[in-house]
Amino acid sequence: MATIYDVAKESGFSLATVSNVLNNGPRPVRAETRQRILATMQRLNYHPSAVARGLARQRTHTLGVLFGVVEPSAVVLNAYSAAVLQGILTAAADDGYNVTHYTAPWLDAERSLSSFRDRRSDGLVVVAPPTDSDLMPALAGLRLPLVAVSWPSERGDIPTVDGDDRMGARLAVEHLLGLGHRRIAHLMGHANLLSSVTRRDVFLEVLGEAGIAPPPGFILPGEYSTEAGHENARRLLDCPDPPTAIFAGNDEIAVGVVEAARELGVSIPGQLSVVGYDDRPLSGLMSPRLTTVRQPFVQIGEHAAKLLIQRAEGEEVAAATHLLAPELVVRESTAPPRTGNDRRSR
Amino acid sequence: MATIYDVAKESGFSLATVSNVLNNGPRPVRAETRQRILATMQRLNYHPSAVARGLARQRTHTLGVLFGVVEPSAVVLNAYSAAVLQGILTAAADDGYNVTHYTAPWLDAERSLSSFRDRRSDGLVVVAPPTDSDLMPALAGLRLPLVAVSWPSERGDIPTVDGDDRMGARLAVEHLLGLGHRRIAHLMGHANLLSSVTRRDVFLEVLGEAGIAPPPGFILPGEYSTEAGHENARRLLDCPDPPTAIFAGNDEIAVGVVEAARELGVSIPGQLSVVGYDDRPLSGLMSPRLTTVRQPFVQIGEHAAKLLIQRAEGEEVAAATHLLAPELVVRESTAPPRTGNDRRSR
DNA sequence: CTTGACAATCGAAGCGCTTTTATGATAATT
DNA sequence: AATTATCATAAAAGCGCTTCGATTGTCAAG
Repeated sequence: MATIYDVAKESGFSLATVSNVLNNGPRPVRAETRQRILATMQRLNYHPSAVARGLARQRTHTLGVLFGVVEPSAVVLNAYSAAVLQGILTAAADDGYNVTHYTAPWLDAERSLSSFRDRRSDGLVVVAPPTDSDLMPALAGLRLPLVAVSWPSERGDIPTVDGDDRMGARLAVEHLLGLGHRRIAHLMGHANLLSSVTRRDVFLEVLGEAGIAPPPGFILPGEYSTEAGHENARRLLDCPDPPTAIFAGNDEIAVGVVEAARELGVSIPGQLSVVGYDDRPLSGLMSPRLTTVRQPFVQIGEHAAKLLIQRAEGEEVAAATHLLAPELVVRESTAPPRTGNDRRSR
Repeated sequence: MATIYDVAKESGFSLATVSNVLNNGPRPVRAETRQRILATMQRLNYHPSAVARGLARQRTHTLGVLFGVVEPSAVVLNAYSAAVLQGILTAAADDGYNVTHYTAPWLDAERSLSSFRDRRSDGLVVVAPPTDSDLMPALAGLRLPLVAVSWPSERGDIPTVDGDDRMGARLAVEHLLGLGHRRIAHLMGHANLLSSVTRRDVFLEVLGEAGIAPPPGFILPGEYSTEAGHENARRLLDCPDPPTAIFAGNDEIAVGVVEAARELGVSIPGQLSVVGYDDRPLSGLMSPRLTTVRQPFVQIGEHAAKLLIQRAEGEEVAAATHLLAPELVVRESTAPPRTGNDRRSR
């Protein structure tokens, strides 16, 4: 396997000149010399070693990707992480970076840190790290450029990219208000997730602006799952004065709501409007097709990678939280409430 | 940033001993020495450089992944490549390998080869490379361990992993025969793809075994798209003596068939049975839920990665084609044909 | 006591490249 | 002819690690 030494010897030029040709600079090189050297490289079937180069330059032109929460065995099949990864790959490709997927398990800082700080990549995108792990602070303490995706960085020492939940929740609730709904309920995700709490807070806020205070029991804690949505929706729809619209914490919950409504003979959107959150791939295909807030997952990945590349190339990047705008996708699960007092009966 | 030199100096031991501790051997080390060195590492916050190690050892413990055909901007969102990638990641994780995703564009051999033969990874999995490119032969000519996924390797110089199309097509056609169908049509994918041709050949073969020769016009060339399926299905269903079942070249085509049938008022599976191929995520959710042949994409990725790791670790791997068994998923788009001669009328 | 065997450690070369410094040669410009 | 640019060189250090032959110390066997 030919090395740069071989090229130098064979072409008759010095190591320094060959290296200079290889990197297009910084010194000027006569055109003929360049030709001769390039020809020799071809002849010897020479390809430079990124590893040796990485060692010498202390830059590998590679981005590291680390998935936190999601099961390692389902990283890519999961729609969320697949989209984020897609964005990262796209942005990396644009700037000529490769992407290394770290497969080491996410344990505690002591055992996992070495795997990730191996200088193999110029920086790390950490996607959805566990909030209760000591690994993020430990990573942040390294010299390694770091960007997080979906990380409630209260300490603000790590640049973070995420969807703008405040804006998204506002879009959803204002959509329902705009249709004329007044009795609107909210099914939350798990109360220890920042996103759940934010969406709930904005829900209350926007209703408040419209002069509406939801009755007790119209905000139900739960989790981001179809089962939880189903159960909570049944409870809600079974009460004497049910809501005319439900803002579901995410699409999974919304699916549960739709199921519950079907079981109880409540028509959607005739008797009940439902808004989800995320716009999972299936949401546009279910029946009725779900009105939802589309999260810009691909863009989140792209943005995170771009930030990381900036950092890796020496630019200062503020450790701010970058929130990307979601988009309301209006489909068929929402409609104006039935006029007047014609409460549905079953 | 601490290096192994710092650890050696601080701990008072030699470089060689520190390295030996770092790698657990091969030389014996006194327990106390090991302790002292490990403690020093901790104190200095030392983490070894995978790059330097890679240079010294000429092994990086990293697998490279290269996607051929699929648009680079949609590598992961595409269900096929996502599943394969998933499998690769899983297998790599099992053996402690990281995975580097090469983002360089797939051009001709001359311009792209260097990007991929940069010694950054111990081997390459190439997924669905273009059949008309000179890059695969060029890659094969390198010293680099190479495994292909979905590569019609007539030359047989590269280990290849793929779904067993012969078996899958047989499953599909025998399923239809088993239900009692005799008038079965086949809508092919593009005739220059190996998979299309294989599925067609097996279709004929299996029918032949049952003593059936499909009438002319019952095998329609096309491509793996909903549009092509739609168009061909209309043509087929409009003829005086239409088939009672269609074996679609893949699920996309099958969707086109379902659409066409709906438009023409042909009920599925009452008047027409449809079998797809691939089992895309949506196929289980459409209406009617599609009977189809599930390709083992995740396993294909896993198998490819395992083969590659074997090669990278010095084992000989025959340059054979490894075909993984698909699985027939029976859902609601197939049923026995209407008995007797009660041809449907519209 | 020797001697050999073994355990524990060291020294130094090597992996393939970049980069810097000092220096020289050639060609183009006054 | 002197000055300046331009192109190339050699030599050497450095990147952070591995690896192997050599060396030292220790102890049981002879």
